Amino acid sequence: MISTKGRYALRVMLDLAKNNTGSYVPLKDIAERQAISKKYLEIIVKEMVTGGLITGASGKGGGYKLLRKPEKYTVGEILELMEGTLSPVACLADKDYRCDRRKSCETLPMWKEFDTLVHDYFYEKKLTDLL
Amino acid sequence: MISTKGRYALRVMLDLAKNNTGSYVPLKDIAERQAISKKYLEIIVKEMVTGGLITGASGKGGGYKLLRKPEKYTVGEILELMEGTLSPVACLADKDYRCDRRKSCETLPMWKEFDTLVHDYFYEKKLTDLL
DNA sequence: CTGTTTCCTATTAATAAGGTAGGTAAAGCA
DNA sequence: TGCTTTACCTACCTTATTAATAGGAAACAG
Repeated sequence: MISTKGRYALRVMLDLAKNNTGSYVPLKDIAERQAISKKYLEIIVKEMVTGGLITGASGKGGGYKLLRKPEKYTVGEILELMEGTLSPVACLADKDYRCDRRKSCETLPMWKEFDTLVHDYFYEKKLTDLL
Repeated sequence: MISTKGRYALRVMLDLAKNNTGSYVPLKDIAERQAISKKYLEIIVKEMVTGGLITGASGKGGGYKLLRKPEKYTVGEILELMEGTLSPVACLADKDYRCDRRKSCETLPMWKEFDTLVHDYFYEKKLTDLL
């Protein structure tokens, strides 16, 4: 299940893509348009900044803006940044995960196949495909 | 992310499929083979009984067994029973979910498409496909 | 130097995840 | 009848996550 963090981040990205004039868009405006608590969005956009999706500027005339052209973003990278992983099971999400049953696990091949399906779906989907 | 409930239930089903002799399989044996806490499995198999996947019998010679032939079970129904839903977002998981933005939501079509992808993947996968 | 806006730290309430503990009821067997 | 095996039932517990809220400090423009 994708949490609000991932879903809100996607909506922020879409909002920025639609207001992609080159100048900064204040979070206040985004929060109002999207009807999401500005305070909560602060946490989310901060992660988006440190994750390299967007950039922010303080002070008057400040706000947030995209770092790349909208078509250069995939839904997958946005969701994966916010959710931590898109993997369906812990043993695939964390590459250091230890599991004694790994060699003989009858369910692992299915989880791997599904993981690939999910990954491909979201990484082939561009931000602009949603507009 | 699929929780241990769903993953363990799947492994119990596979264990029962492999020991599908017609007689009941004690949970103790399943727990030992699968190296899962019997106490925790009790909770899980109880839900599987009430959910109509398996049946249980008390007393000596008791245990659990499948209600159908192994090839008649889909991975999807097992996971959906344990997880509650396979939907990626709340607005699709709960059909009574109210959302003002539904008509204009730019992300909803993607979630719907993804939901179908996930649903189809797991419901086309039979229990016997994993053996 | 004032208003705007991001950036930072802390706190919180509710829920779910992943169990553990201890007992009751049912069934077969001697 | 009583013992053993097994499911079934109720309650509790710990930790982490989710989805926020609160209050202020720092940066920047005019």
